[in-house]
Amino acid sequence: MDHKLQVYNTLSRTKELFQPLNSPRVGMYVCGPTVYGDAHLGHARPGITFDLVFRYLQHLGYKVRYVRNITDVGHLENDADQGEDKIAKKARLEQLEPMEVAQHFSDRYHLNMSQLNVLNPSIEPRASGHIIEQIEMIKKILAAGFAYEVNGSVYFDVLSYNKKYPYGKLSGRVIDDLLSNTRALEGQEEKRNPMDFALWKKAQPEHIMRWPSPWSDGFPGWHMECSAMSAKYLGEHFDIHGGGMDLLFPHHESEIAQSQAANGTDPCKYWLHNNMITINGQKMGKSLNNFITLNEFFNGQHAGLDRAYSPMCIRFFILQAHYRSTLDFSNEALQAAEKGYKRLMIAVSLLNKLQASSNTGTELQSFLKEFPMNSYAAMDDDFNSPILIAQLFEAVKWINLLADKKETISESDLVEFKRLVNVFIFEILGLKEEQGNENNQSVDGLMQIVIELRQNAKTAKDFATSDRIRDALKELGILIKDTKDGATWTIEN
RNA sequence: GGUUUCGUGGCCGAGUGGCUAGGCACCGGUCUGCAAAACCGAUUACAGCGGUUCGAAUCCGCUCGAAACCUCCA
Repeated sequence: MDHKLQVYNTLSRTKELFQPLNSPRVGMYVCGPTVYGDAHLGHARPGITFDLVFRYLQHLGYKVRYVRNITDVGHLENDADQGEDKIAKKARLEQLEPMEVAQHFSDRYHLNMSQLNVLNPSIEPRASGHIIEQIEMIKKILAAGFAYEVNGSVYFDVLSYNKKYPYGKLSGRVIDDLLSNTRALEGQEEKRNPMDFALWKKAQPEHIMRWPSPWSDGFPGWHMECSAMSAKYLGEHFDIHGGGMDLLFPHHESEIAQSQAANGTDPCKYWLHNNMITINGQKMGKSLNNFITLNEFFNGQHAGLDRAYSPMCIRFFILQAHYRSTLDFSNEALQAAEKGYKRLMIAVSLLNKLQASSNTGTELQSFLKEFPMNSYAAMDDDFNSPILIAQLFEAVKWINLLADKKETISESDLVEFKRLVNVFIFEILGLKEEQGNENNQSVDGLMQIVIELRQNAKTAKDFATSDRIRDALKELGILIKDTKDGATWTIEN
């Protein structure tokens, strides 16, 4: 591992050399979804971003334990249903058990992630399965004097914590500003201070999801689950904590406070945050009601979509932007990404059919030398996938020249070229081929007959017939391309 | 109002002091019976103003504009 991997740490707001606490082992925790609705395009961003991180760290030889939680309790709603849990609300509306709702949407989330070729995390803990751990941690925070109990609820005491540790160091917030700017919300009269946050909430009678605790029958607060579960599976101090930028405050800030208060240590060394996906310049999200679900992208059934977009098109679209940049959605941008993705995939299949020559052209030689260097340099620079993709398009150019027999490559260079392209495209970027029915044997045989008949017509200069065959196939979504070695066909999705 | 960011060509999107990113679209050429694809070439840029510098998209200041967070949110 002679790589100098730099990662942007939100805590220091700089790129830092990545040095695991216990190399070659790496512990990574990422905030997963709250399962009360279908995953939308915004959910694909952290899924794919941290999949890229997971894949690249593993490629470099690290033994990564990747923990991504499922939030199936907690997260209070702050609208009319004050005090009622999102999962419970949805359940009551649909006359389902809360756990039934959580199961339903986590199954659908898993399907979407698998469609996007996102690898499963090593451990996927559920908040509801770790109530005991959360209660134990709250006890520790109380014992340390950084929390107080009121009427069966427990709140984190931000002011007393701030006397010993800096509250706000992750998000750059200052206590005094928070004090003067925190909005007065209803139902907060139990708190000593508006910025205090709940560690445990006593359940109201109508609240279905509840567990016994030393303080009341209730449920854990907003931020407890991630603190408790990351500590359980990765230790009290681990390497990487990831999530969306919108979780920076208060969620991650509070996680730091909870871990510091309970365990006397920062939970992790590196904080990584992916940026938002925007639509017309605005964040795509539930609260703005401008989101498009992944299923809608895959089947095209949404008013904002010109047509369906495949999972790999979405994945490629996301990887073409750096994970810390906002990424603006539009049909035009998605279609551009799709074309680029297909061009890349066509080149891969051409590469696998290339014939080697006795030697490699000199310019290609120097490219083959720079290609891995530049590609690794891009990934080592805070997972810069757009630069890696630009490198891959350079490779595409050479592959096409080779396929056109305008350039030559030796057997050993060809083997290495194939290996590198496969490593970067499939192993690291996690793209995959999305073929139609090209691999179906009977369809393939049928197409050979059609192509042969068309070739006969062409040889007889009966272009009316040959064009008719080509046009009719195009109507069916099958594209014919004439090359020097005969015609080929592909299915357009 | 506070905190954190951002403003790059027709669209998306890299790039942090001198060295053409890349993709998509458009135009010209090569190839082709014609297409498509591919290859070659051309074109469109760094919000505005000022400053630092031999030199700034890149650093500094101001102005204008946008976003996220400050309340659940990926």
